[in-house]
Amino acid sequence: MRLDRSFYERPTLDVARDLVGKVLIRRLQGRRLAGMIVETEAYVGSEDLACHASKGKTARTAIMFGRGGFAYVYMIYGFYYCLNAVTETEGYPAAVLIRAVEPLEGVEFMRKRRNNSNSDWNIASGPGKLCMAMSIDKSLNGEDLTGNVLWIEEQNLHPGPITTSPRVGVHYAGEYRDKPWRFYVSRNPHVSRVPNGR
DNA sequence: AGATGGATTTTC
DNA sequence: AAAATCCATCTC
Repeated sequence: MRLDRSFYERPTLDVARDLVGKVLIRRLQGRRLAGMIVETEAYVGSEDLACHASKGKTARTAIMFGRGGFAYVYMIYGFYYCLNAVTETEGYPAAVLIRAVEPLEGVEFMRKRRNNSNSDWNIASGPGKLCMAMSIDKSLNGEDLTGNVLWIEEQNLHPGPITTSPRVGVHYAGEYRDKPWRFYVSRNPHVSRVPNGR
């Protein structure tokens, strides 16, 4: 059952926690790629110095100021893309970064897109990896997550206990650096590996 | 197991 | 100039 707009137009921390255990679906050339979300991060409003919207409303961040339930996709480090689900209502800029999924459908297709990774845990265990595996790039920026290209479903899966931690790679964010706004499934191998000092 | 550096483009 | 990353390649 597909999540509707009312799911996304709620407080971002609630959405981030509730997205863990849901299933991200990508329709591509008549094929269905799917993975259970095992790791998310919340980026909450213009006060949050880790949130891109803290720099104000620009061409890049405009999508986050709109209604919830749309995709915010951006390129990072010149190589990779990151996928976010915009949250909250019109005028409040926030989003949830989808950091990792456990592949469920189209696994071999995704493995190929990931340079034939031989280990399943390495296919989508990071925000850049999952975009590579599921063929998500900037052409999906602004995509309606209640449509039939990219969406998230409730499948009543039981991922197990959820842990929180500080967000990854936001050392520059001052007092917001240590907010426990990362949510992930404990001991799930498809969660991203976090290097020391990041 | 942990640290370091390189690839490369978008952003303001 | 720095970035919501990933990977290869060192070192212990």
